[in-house]
Amino acid sequence: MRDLSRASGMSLAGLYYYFESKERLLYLIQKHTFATIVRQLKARLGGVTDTEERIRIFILNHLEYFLSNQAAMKVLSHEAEVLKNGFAADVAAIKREYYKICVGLLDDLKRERGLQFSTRLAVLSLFGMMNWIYTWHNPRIDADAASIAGEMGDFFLRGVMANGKSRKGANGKGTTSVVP
Amino acid sequence: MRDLSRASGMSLAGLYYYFESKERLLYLIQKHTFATIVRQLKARLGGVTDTEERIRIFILNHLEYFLSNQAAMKVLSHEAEVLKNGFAADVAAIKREYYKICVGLLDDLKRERGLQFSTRLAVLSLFGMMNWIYTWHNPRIDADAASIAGEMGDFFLRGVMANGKSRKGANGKGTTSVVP
DNA sequence: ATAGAATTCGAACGTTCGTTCGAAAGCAGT
DNA sequence: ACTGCTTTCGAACGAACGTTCGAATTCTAT
Repeated sequence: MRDLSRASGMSLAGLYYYFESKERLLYLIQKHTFATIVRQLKARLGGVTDTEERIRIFILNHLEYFLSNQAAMKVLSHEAEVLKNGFAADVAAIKREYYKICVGLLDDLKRERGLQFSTRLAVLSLFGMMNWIYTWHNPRIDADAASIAGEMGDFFLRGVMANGKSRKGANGKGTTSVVP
Repeated sequence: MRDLSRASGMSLAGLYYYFESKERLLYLIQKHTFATIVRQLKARLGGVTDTEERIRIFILNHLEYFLSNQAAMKVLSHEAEVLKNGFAADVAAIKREYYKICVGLLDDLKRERGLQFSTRLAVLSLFGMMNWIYTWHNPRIDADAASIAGEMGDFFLRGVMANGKSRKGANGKGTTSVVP
């Protein structure tokens, strides 16, 4: 809170005139952030019908937001689970909606192309790939969001489309999706 | 430190008899953790020559360690960058060795099969997939490390082996690997 | 049994943190 | 100019944190 006070130019006590507690402020930031991502995603998906293209849009939207607000996302990733029960549920609902959109996209892909893989694992692997970027992306040596999204889209879509050979004894539990 | 005192049964002051500071304790834990992962990995890779199999071993080794020490890895992921310059360099060297092993495996794959992709992005995507698991893995509904490693290996290896169609304008900068 | 070293601990230190409070300052409408 | 509401702030409070210190306890070797 003292950092925010310094950065905003408002006194420490002044912050508490607008935000009743540090936790509620974090809640508002998280809610605004995830709601914005979901809103932008829906806008970009509107009208696009090709599933593969929709998945690429999902990745691009996610990476663009994460790289535009890299410092903020670093904080949000670290403070992801510190909200007390009252605040947490609300944010969790938005996160879940976002997660469900991704599940829907992958289920579409599976249905359309008769694929077989665990949607849950695929979604969480994709989120892992994308979210981890805040730990390594360096604007000086790494490409921009669009390029990275393209390459990650290649990796992920090729990885999920089963045309190569498989392993011995694949597919354990959880082909249908459960809680994130 | 008070949590550690309570959990270990030793008094708060007693801890400082063995560890001169909280930061040095964290440093020792990080060093031990990453050194153990690297040691186990090298032992498992010994004798295995098939590159694809070696990559699968890398993934399995990583996931097994992360899931066996899930709580610890959650802490380590969060405290990854808090070490002051003196301590940080030492741990960074081990991390870098680990990272380099993975880069080596993927470069082998690229050479053997004439593939073209950014090693850096592939490695960091793989680390993202694997590391993110500490945020979602639930022993009650998710499979064990071996199963997940198998599926992730499928995803990743298929994704990295270019046999499907590509996009318009792929491959930006960074085909050779730089700092993680 | 005893000396000396190694180990353990209660109590406190200084600092940082989230938060509160009363007073001051700014602003509106009359 | 005066009233009443909104906004801002310095100063402080209590709690939590990392750390220290001197005394007490335990261990080991003679």
